[in-house]
Amino acid sequence: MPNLTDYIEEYLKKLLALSSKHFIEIRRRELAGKFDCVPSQINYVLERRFSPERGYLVESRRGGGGCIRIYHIKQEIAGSWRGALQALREEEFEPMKVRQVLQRMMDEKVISRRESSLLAVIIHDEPYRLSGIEKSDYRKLQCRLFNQALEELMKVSY
Amino acid sequence: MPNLTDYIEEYLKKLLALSSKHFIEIRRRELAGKFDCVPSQINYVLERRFSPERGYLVESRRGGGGCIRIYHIKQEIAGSWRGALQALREEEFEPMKVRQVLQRMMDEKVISRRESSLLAVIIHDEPYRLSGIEKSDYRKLQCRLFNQALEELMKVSY
DNA sequence: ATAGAAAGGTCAGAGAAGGTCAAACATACG
DNA sequence: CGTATGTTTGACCTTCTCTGACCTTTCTAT
Repeated sequence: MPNLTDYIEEYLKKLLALSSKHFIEIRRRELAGKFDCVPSQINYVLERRFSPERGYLVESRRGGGGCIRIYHIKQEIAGSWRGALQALREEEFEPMKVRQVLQRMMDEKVISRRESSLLAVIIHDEPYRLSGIEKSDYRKLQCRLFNQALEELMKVSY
Repeated sequence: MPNLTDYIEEYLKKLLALSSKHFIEIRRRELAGKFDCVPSQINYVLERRFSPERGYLVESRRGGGGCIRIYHIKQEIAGSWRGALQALREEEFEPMKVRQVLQRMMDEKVISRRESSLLAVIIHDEPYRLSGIEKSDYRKLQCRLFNQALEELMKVSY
């Protein structure tokens, strides 16, 4: 018994399949109108069904003439190092371990040396200490920034 | 879906590309007439799309016979780095401007799209807000992290 | 000199997108 | 049942664009 989210997902995927490019552009309002729902429903669909984990990338622009662009990116990177990253979520976020993972990702050519350097900056304590933040506080922040950065890398794999 | 601002931007860039010099001259009124809009719209376009952060320089003369001159500044790589760093130190560290610099660095192929995404993570406010840090405090931290990251990029050539 | 015309500049506010979040509702599963 | 997970809605927010009223500078004719 498909629900609204399913219908919208199906519709968008059909559009993507028909598109000659590897992306489509939609107007949130318009699409919401087409399916007779509130606009934020569209965001929900995008979040659930067009996530980076599923191989999609969504960009948008606000303001007059704004729109939402959905890319379909083929992702073969998949699992291997994803497992390693799982370990870095939350509780056990420790710069030492993270650096090891970075090294490994470089070895496996999943990220470049420059990218690794950028990621390393995020987990370097000094800037946070200089800003007078407590260690336990900035660890969480580092973890957030780091994971966000990884997400970006996974999205922009083309 | 392009809007008026996009069209005017495109038009001006085309003029620049066609020009034998590295600048073009326009009449604000005239251009506004061509695109059937109010003259101040032109100022808006110049501010948003032809900012120094994006590598453009705009000069103008008022009064009878006045006009607007738009330069496209192509710096060599080294210069563009220095410029970027300069603009982003301390006082004027504003995410909006930084994003424009990032766009420019991508345009000039000084950084890759992936690197740009990583740098963008650093200046995205959300993680900091979630960590309960005051805006004025995290701006400084963002500035430190960002500059550190740029330093790293300079070390490791592309 | 000086007044008026002919540029361009500034700024605030309206309007047009899309984003976020939490609460209500629905469904599936133990 | 009742709890967990997934969906739908609506109130409120942020960002980007566009307009118009009003200001400043420069040129030109007297």
